[in-house]
Amino acid sequence: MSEDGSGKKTKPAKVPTLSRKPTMSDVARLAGVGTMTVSRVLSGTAVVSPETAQRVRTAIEQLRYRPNEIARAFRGQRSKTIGLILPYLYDPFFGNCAHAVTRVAKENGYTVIIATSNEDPETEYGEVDRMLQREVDGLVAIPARQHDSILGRNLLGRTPLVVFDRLVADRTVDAVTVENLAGAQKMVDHLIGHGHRRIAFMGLSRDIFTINERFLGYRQAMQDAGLVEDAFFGCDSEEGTVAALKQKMASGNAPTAVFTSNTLATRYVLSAILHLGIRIPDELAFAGFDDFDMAEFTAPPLTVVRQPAQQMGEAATKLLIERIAQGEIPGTGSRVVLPVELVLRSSCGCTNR
Amino acid sequence: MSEDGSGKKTKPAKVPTLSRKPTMSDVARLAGVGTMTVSRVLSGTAVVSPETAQRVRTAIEQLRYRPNEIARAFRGQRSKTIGLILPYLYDPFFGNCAHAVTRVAKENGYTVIIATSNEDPETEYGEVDRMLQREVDGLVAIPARQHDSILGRNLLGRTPLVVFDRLVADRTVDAVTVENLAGAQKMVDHLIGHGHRRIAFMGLSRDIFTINERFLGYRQAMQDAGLVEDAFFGCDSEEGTVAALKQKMASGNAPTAVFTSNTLATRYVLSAILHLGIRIPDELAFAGFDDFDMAEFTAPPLTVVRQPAQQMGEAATKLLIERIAQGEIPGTGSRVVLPVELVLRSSCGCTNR
DNA sequence: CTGTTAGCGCCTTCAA
DNA sequence: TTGAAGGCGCTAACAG
Repeated sequence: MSEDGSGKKTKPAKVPTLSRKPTMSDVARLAGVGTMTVSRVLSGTAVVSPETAQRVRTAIEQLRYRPNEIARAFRGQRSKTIGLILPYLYDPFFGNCAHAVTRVAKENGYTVIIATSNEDPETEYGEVDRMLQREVDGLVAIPARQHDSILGRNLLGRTPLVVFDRLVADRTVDAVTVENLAGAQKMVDHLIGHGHRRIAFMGLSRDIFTINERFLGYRQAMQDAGLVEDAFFGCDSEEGTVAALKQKMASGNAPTAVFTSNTLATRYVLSAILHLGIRIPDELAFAGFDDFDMAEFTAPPLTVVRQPAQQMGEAATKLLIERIAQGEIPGTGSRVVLPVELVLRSSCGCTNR
Repeated sequence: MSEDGSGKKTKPAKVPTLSRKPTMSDVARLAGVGTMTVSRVLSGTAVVSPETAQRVRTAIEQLRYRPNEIARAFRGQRSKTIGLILPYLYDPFFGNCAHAVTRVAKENGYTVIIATSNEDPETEYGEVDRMLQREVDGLVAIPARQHDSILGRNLLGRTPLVVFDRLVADRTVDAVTVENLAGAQKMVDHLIGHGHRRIAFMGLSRDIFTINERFLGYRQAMQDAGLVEDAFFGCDSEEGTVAALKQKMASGNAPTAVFTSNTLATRYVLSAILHLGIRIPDELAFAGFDDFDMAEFTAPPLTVVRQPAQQMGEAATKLLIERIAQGEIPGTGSRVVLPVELVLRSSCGCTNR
């Protein structure tokens, strides 16, 4: 196996300068041992005599050897990689989620492959496929619009999946969400407490799990107070939102308060309010779901439901890593629901500041 | 090679149900061909007779076969994977950058491995190492604080690297940035045009490339106008920023305008302004570097230098993919500098709205 | 046009 | 305590 079949000669020559990356057998040769010994030193799975181990470590350092993770993944089962799929990355909410996922993954020695679905189930499907081809050990995802998202066990075989922020139809999938319904309900109750009777809900689409849940929370609160609901879905453009709000305000029973489904809707509604010259909170009180960095610097500061984006990503990733560790797919998925928090600033009519 | 050496018997048995993932040789067996034929059908690198190709494709579909990308990466040189390292993901600016990177990567058939450095060079180093062990074909990165970032050729061997947003010391590295200096200079000129003589610069740290460049732009504008500079670095906490601004405002020559280095600084300065009850723009005019989603809804709407985050990520990724394609490291790195744009709202004293 | 051989770097299995 | 053999799934190189 060595170049010279005959010889137990002198010490192995000086550290060779390889153009290619050093491999385990380069290390083995330099240390004068077999590759298995190197492997064992690296993994610590078996006892190696101290001196041998030391020689190996020296060789590793001299060669600046790093195990080839691709080869490891190829050979064994585990790739120590998890896949992360979410709709967008430019949305700060999703950014926060992603940040937490990468952090927890790193803490546990996992590498993260990331991809965006753009809320498109086909794209999402394709990305799942790619990740599976990449042999990820597991997948964390914020599913695309719910009615179409095909995320589920059938797709994934024995690769664990944890969804968060939004649920999917397949109830065997682990999921981490927040109190969307209850949070919205509480906030609408708060608005009602301010004396409002005509409260509008403005949102994106009921096709998105969170939006729908929040709408249901709104509906519940309205019904419980004997009020009639007034919802608009389609806040996905400035014009559409302006038109919708304008119409509402011009009608005989204009709302005196509005509740938005998420930051994007908040943004468009705020813009519409500005365009139409409506004063907050006097003419129209405002509250939204999802806090954001500058919410206290808007005019006026915004009352919102705050949700723990990073905690969600963290919980989902930890759950996934557990699943990977235990190595089996549960018959029925876990459900974790994180609490939300009402942040009362002044757009709702509170006079905290 | 077939189970029965003697026979050119009947058609290959019914589609087997494998518990494991189908491999190329499963497909080959079902189609009654060699693995190379399957490989060729897949890659299209050589001519295969139409009928054979069709049989192979049918077998692929029946088995729902997907090539194992890990094996491919392991065998060949290319892993069709690029690494992306940035300081944080929760910062919308970085989120936008990351979004563009993932989009362009996907468009070109690349998978993205993502990691955050938290502005810490050691972490950054570790992540580069991990990615190299993962055999990425190339790396895109926003380097951690510049004086310490060790990103450079020496670290990377023959793996291409493109940095963006910030530069690194190693000038052989390709880089995409924006007009930080010129943009800041123009904005300060604008402030000067409003008649301000005492303009303060408030930022994070000169250790961050972009912040330093923007400061230099500020300095240039001030010098050119014969004004004396007044800079504060350390806007990384609410308290520190409040204290700094308070002191400035109380001094004999309080600034009449302030220019912030980035969104984080903007946030803290805005908060300080609110705390101190300062009126914008009458008592203190305001302008910042980096636009953000809600900048038009603050009180008053903020004048900012807008930078093309997504374009930067896009350009960097495209450049990297080119480098990977050409397969050689250039002796001297490309420099791409993208233009910025002044967005004049009203915090600077303009009365656009 | 198609198949065979060999080997990428690592680790499981078995033998010494 | 250590090493040798073998193979994971794929494709370059070389037959046929």
